[in-house]
Amino acid sequence: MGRTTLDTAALAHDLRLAVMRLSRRLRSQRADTSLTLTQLAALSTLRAKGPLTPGELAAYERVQPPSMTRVLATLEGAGLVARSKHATDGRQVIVQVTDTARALLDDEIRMREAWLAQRMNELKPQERDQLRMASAIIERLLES
Amino acid sequence: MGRTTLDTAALAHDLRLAVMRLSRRLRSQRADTSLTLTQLAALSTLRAKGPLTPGELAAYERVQPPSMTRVLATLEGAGLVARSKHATDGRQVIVQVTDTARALLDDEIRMREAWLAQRMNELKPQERDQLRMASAIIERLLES
DNA sequence: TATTGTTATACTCTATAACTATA
DNA sequence: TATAGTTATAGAGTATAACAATA
Repeated sequence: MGRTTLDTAALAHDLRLAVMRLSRRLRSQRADTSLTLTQLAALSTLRAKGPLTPGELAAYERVQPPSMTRVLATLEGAGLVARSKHATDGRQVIVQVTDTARALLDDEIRMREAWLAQRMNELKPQERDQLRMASAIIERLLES
Repeated sequence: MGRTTLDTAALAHDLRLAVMRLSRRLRSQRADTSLTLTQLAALSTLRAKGPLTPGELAAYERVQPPSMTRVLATLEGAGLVARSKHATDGRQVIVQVTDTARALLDDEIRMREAWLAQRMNELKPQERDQLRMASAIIERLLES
């Protein structure tokens, strides 16, 4: 096993632990919000990508379809997403964020991300750039 | 709100979604291993940091103490961690990985991280460096 | 009284398997 | 037969509140 392979394994190890810890920290940031982190993530993605089928949204969020069904049922019950029929394929469904959701979303996101944004502000601009690049690399990683 | 503040908010947003998706992807990498991702993370940290109290380990992993109690009970039942008494404070407990755990850990980690390490190998060296730096920045972020 | 850890309990998140409807 | 989505069910992950033991 060469040097690069060893380094890569060590990097995978460190990144795994860091990502798990950050995601736990973010999830615990629960106060003052009415949406869970999972619900907020689905709404954020749906707003960013536009109307999607449940299957497409599940693929973006890296969960199995039944998991997304449940998230969407809760969000629909709260009036935050609306379902409509697919134009040509009767099996498929289109979901999109409602005006109610649009009105709530910025505030919810700000409250949820307050801690993280505060920490970001304390970083050097160069460090923020590094996180920005890393974020893009991770998204690309997930697509392959 | 200035430009930097806006950029920071957007970065927090992107990083949150990327981290959540990657941690879901890692968690779903469940096949062929006997340890869950949470158990493996606790063991990895315990091996890296050396003997710790349950409270210290919970703090590193960003979970509440009762959550760690449960993880440790499972690991102790499997013979992977051992408890001992604190030298001077009867309230505290010291936990450490066993020889059995040391023998298993490398294989478990390799299986768990196979997907991630494979993706890492496909990146350019410069991109790996960026992830390495980002990983360190995230760990520092969590300490503050 | 304060701190460390645990027990009791419950909710969130996510998965697999089986089913329904449509293609 | 194959695909999209849902229902049923279960297990993993984590939290809060209350308790016991020790400081």
